[in-house]
Amino acid sequence: MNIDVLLANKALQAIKALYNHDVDFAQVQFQKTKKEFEGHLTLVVFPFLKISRTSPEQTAKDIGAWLLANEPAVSSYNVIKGFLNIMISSSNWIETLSRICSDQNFGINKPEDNAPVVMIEYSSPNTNKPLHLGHVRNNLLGNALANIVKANGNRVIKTNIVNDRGIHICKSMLAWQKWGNGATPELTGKKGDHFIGDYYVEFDKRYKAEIKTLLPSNYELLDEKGQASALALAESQSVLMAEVREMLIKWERGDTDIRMLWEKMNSWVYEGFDETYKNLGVSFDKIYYESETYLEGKEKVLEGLNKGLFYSKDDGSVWADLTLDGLDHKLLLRSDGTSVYMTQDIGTAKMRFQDFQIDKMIYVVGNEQNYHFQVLSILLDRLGFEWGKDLVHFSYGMVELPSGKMKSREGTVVDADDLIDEMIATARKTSQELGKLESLSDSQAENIIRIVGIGALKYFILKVDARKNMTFNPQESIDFNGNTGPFIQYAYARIRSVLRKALEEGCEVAIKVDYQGVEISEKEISIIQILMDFEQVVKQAGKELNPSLIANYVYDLVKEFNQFYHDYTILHEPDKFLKQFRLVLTESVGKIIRLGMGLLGIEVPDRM
RNA sequence: GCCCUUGUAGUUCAAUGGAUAGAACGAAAGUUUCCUAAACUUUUGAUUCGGGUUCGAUUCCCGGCGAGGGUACCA
Repeated sequence: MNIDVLLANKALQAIKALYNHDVDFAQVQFQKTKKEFEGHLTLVVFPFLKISRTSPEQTAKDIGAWLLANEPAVSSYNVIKGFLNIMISSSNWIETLSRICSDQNFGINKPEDNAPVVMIEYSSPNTNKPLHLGHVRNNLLGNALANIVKANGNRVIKTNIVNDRGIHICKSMLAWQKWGNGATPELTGKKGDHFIGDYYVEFDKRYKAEIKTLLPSNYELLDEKGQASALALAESQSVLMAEVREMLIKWERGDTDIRMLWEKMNSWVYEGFDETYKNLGVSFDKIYYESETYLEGKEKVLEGLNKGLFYSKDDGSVWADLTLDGLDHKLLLRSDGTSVYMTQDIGTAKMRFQDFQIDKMIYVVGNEQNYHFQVLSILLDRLGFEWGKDLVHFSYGMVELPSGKMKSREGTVVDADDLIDEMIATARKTSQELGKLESLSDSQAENIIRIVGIGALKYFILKVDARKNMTFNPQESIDFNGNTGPFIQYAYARIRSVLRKALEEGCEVAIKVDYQGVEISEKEISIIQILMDFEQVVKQAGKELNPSLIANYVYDLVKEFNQFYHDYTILHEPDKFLKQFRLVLTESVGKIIRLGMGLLGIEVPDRM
């Protein structure tokens, strides 16, 4: 049992013994003592004043004295205002470290065979353009989340819904058909997803030009309302858009030529995506395609219509009335019978729960979809999916540029592949400048460079609270110093180096000398205390679905260890016990760094 | 208009209702005969405003101001 939990239980007993009163366990949570005070763990006694009927100081003193007398792990205590600071004995800390050291997967729970099944949907790209920084955030969060949920003892299914059909895909298809002249990724030497993306942009360019010709000559002079209706009119007259719509209808009818074109173009995109996914180190257990699920959704919507859950308008469109739930009316099928985003999600949900015994469903989707998932939850519930109400929308914030939001159609996106290349290039440049990898073979060095470059990117994104919007400045490259991935990786590399040297000396990493009565430093205790917390941090990250907790935790650990590494010697320590102890401490820190970073999907190198 | 999210040093990020609000970057100054200086040590500097609840509020509640997102045939 961890010392903080042990103390909390003892404190309960203390309060019972002193004041003959039972209090809630949650009220006696010990917290870490602030650096500027003497002690390891602190109990805030204010909540007990009503029970003790004395001053905060006296209450703290009474509890402190009782704990000192009745708990051998407590070596001393002091009281400042209403804060009871407890010191734990060195031997107890050393025992804690031994326990952490002996557990190869400290803090990580392996899922049992009958553990709950959690399905996590993430990535969910459209097949009309390459991935950008926003997708990167999604993928990294989804992947990290899957690791964390699994480490909390759940069975996890990682899934991806590929939006491989729809009006946006038809735009790329039409543009390629009209202006592609038979070009292919192979012929042009372009990555498939970028190749397709170019046609999407091309369509938009031509479409905008066409709209311009359709607007009235006095357009600029109209008021806002007038401009809007003029624009709507022009859009309805667009030949290009009419062709796209026709293409979508043909696609839905299963027109052979269109389907063949569609399959060919999507296969190019998938090749490109696979490469990006591989570079990001993300993967999926099961991939769904919208083209295979949207009909299920349509069916389900029509079923709901028959049951009177939904209603249709004169033009044939189908709607859900959500006003009783405090929301609006929601379109489920267009008047031409084609499906929308919502239709597809209903179908996908249905297929997933047919395929798997899912206990919990988590959707990793940006916060711009908050309303969508609120509605989806209600609709699934209405359609009789008992899990509908409980779906979790892991809603993360947008990645913004200093100039504002990224817009793919305006070309203000940070491309995922470019960014990855840039990060690796920076890592290469840095390690060349420092001359760190000269003794290694090219392939070894290149692998480390990749680990560092990708690590910097991943950590940069994952250390930020997922719910918040974050800013990325493309002008300033992502840092390699300070609170960064490479900072942590570097500490790990140094740890591995020390342990290699210890091994060469023939040192065994284990405490073999009697440690009773030995005193260790406050810095060392502080590190053990942080190591011990890993268990709780993993739990909390799982409970809150918050990978940034892990990232910030590992940073704190490394920061503390670096200070220790600077101020204390490990291999040159003459005292036999201390040397053994510090080696165990060092190895344990390395292990927790590796496990913690592993949860984030970040590799750590043995040298760098 | 209505709904949701958000506001912390110059910048990017932290802080289960707890003590003097932490880091990093930037700027300035230091540390290498010693386990990897991608490190370590100083200095600098912040809770949008006004109320309320509380022994105690960056945190919870109400209001103002600012930012972002959503709001019936884009996904």
